[in-house]
Amino acid sequence: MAETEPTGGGDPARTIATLWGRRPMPRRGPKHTLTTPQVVAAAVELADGDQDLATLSMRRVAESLGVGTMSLYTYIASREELVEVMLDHVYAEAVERLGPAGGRDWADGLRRVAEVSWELYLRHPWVLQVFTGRPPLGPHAIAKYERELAVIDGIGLTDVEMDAVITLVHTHVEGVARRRIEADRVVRRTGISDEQWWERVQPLVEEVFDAARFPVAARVGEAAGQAHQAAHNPEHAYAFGLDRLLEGVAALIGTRAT
Amino acid sequence: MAETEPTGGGDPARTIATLWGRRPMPRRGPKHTLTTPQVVAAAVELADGDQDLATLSMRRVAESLGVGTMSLYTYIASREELVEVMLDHVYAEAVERLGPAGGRDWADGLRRVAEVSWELYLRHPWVLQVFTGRPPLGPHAIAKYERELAVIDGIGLTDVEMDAVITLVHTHVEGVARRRIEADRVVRRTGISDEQWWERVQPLVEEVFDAARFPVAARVGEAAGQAHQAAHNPEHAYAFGLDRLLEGVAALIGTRAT
DNA sequence: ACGAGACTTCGTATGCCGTACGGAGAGAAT
DNA sequence: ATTCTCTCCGTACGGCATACGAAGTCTCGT
Repeated sequence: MAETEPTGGGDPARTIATLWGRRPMPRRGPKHTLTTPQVVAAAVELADGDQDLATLSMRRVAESLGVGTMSLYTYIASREELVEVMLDHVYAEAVERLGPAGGRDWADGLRRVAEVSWELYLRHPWVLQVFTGRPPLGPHAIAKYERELAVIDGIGLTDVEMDAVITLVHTHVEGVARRRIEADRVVRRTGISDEQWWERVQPLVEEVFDAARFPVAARVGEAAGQAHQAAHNPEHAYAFGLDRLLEGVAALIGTRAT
Repeated sequence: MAETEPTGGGDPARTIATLWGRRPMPRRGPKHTLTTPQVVAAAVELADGDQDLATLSMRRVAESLGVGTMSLYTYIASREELVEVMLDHVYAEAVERLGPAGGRDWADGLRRVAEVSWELYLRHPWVLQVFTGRPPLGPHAIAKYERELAVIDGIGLTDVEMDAVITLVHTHVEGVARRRIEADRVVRRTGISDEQWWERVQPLVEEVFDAARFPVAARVGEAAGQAHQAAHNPEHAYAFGLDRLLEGVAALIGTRAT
């Protein structure tokens, strides 16, 4: 299993200042050997390498930068704040990939929004291990939101509906990506492939599973397993869900147009 | 922040045996002072109380049962296996609430499926902190799947589509519930309400946020904030998303009917 | 020119965590 | 009665975030 980590705990003022690079440089004292962005970049690199946030420790970040562990606390308030700033750091990639608004119809635009997030999660799986209790108000998070909204601006939705549609797309992509990533992670962690796992588990399940008690599950599980070559196929879930969802949005826009 | 925990690491055979209560009772040695279900129930109670998996430690579970920490390992292989069995334990509630199949049309049925999961997550928020790398093959997980599928059986969808629709509903509910729960958690953890947080953060954001650079985000964020009395309204996201999603499924069924 | 004081760096220590190991003693099988 | 298997659990190890405070460095006011 993997567990999630909370954010939003530290002093909000300090975190926002850090996010926007507005922490005042002290006028006295020894020279800094590092900068906050350097610390954040080092942490992101480690997390990307491990594809995991649980193994990202302050000690390891400090080690990778060649400084003492406690020196990090000069640049960030806590591990929690570090993670929050790491998040905004990688959102910059999404902003760039979304590009400036215009040129597409809303459905293609939403597909692009979904795709950009999907790819971000695959590149930085640890992002999905972060629970942001409060909206992360970093510069790139806001820029990302702006470009996403621009895609569905002026097509007849109310402002509140626009926000809801973007949230809906994100909820879907996040959920599916989470399953995709966790499936990868378990294979890497255990060294057991899906096939090997199923080979080992199938006889035990057969001993215990009563197909008469679960007729529909038996039939559908079998069919889905055959079709996907696995218990779950995230790419299929991604595409299928996005299609349904866009049809639902189209229906909503239809009622507005009339 | 909160981080997620992995499952699926231990010996799958042992875990499945534990899930189905099929671990052979030893023929020799002293009497057991506990049973596996007792350990699991105690752990669930602690996790429910904390609303958090991170603070659930083997030491605390043992303490609450009045035994030594290491004694727990007689009943479960590891903390990881414990969490997996805890999951199946609470799925029993969902099975009961879903009830036997029949009586509803598919859309009401899917709404009920969503509602049951939603309520489960609110009652046991720690469930959303678990990443199940492999499908959890416990008895109640399977029974739950069976009753969910029954809701959309025989309405013209293929078996693979049925699986995809159930997955889609779950992805949505899970994602929205996760945000709802994390919002609760951050308030409890920090003792700062949404209003207090916004009061403290707003002046800082205004100093740094350039409405000219983010015109759509400024407009929509304002409107959504007004409408929801918060940065995010999970109940609204839940209902809005589910409506879109069911319309998308209806469209799919429509193409099948013709 | 120099001392005050602000600042960075980081060693040490505290209190958590999961769990490996092995000893003591219970109980069943022989 | 002996042997062997099993439970219970004390102890110990290596990990974690971070509080605290000492030591050294640099700026600024005088």
